Amino acid sequence: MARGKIQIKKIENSTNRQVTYSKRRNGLFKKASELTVLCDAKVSIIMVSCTDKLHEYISPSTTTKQFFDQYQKAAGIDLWNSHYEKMQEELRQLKEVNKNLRRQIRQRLGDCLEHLGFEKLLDLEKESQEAVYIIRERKLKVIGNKLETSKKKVRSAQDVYKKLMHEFGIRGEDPQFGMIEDGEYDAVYGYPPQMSAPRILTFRLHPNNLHATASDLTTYALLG
Amino acid sequence: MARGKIQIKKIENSTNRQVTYSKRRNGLFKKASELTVLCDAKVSIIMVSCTDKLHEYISPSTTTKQFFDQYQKAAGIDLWNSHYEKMQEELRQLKEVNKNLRRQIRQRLGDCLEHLGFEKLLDLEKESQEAVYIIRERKLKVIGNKLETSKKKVRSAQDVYKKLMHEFGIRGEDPQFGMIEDGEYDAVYGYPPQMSAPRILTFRLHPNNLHATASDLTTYALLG
DNA sequence: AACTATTTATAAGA
DNA sequence: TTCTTATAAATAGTT
Repeated sequence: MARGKIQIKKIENSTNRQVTYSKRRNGLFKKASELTVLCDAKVSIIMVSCTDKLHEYISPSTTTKQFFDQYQKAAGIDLWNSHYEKMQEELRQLKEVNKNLRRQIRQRLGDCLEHLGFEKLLDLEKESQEAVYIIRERKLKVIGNKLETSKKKVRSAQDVYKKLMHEFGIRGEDPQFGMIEDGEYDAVYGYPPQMSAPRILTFRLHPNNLHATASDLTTYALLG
Repeated sequence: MARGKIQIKKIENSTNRQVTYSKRRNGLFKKASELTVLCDAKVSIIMVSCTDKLHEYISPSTTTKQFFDQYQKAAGIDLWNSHYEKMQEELRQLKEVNKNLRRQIRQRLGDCLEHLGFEKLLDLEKESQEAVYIIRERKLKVIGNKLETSKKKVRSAQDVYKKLMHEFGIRGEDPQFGMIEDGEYDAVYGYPPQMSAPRILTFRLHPNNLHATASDLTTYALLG
């Protein structure tokens, strides 16, 4: 290019090579910056010398990271993939498992039963019914516990009352409240007062039978 | 540079800009390749035009990915980190969702009810019971469909049989099998023969009541 | 790092 | 797009 043409082949003289590297690198970067301005383009240059020194040019208004991302997008290659294939696989599997779990829940709620095999349908019914029994027992146990607690509180209050009466020398045969009877404790577990114990039983059983009967009528129509 | 000096500023004429971009891009790539050979260096150039077209030069004997890795190492920045963290977070959240779904399923199966609030317990019971009704109805519908199909098959077989009898000039008053009766079709949906239609009803209702009664007895013990 | 002869790149036109 | 060419810019070899 100057003072004599050169062959495009590796410069053997190390000093010379180093100098040329430096000069031409500047030339390249200058050209890149001109291109950036003239053509409103974005340029990224990364160079590694034979002595493993790294130099880079990057158009103003952008970053190397952006370039990497853009490059990947354009090239349609995911360069992160090799790094994260395992994680991606794990992610995929978790999503799949999640989907299945959600479907299972929907089925347990009575949705999406159309594509369930007959045997599985029978299993699901049995399982669900058993679950209902367990849940119901748990509920009743909780109610029982609440009642027990309340009963104790009332007894304790009665004791206090009696002691007070005694202290004041009053001998009322019956304190204002009498013995504990079931009907008085409905409010404890959230039912209106008129719904006393015997009705709880009705409440629990009635819909069961009603519904079952309805189902069976439907069935009979189908069977007939 | 030629036929007149130009100002280094954006070329307003779009065609002109495009031409210049193309020419200078080639120039840049040529310089890069010369540098690669002369100085035994590695060069990566990525360019994005203002029309979002991407071009790249990469020294032979290397890849863009290697460049990215080398760049990261030299720059001491982990560009993948942000991606990595994002994935980790996603993974964490998915696992959490997974856990919740599994717990929900266990609760619907009657497990892990201990830490469920009373209101939620009531909701769960209601939901589950409704699900059982829906599942049961679905089951009965499926059975109904199966029966219907079988019935059609039998009728079709009967027709064929009758026609055959007729062809052979035989006039058996009653074909070997008589009219369709429910009892004959139990096998179709997998019950043993002795379990005929009326018993299905029993089967469906009985455990319900038995169990409900058992629950109520338990309850009474608790309430008492 | 500076110089400069010469090569190379390229803007404008075809 | 490609070719042409006058001219600007880059740079190899030298100091």
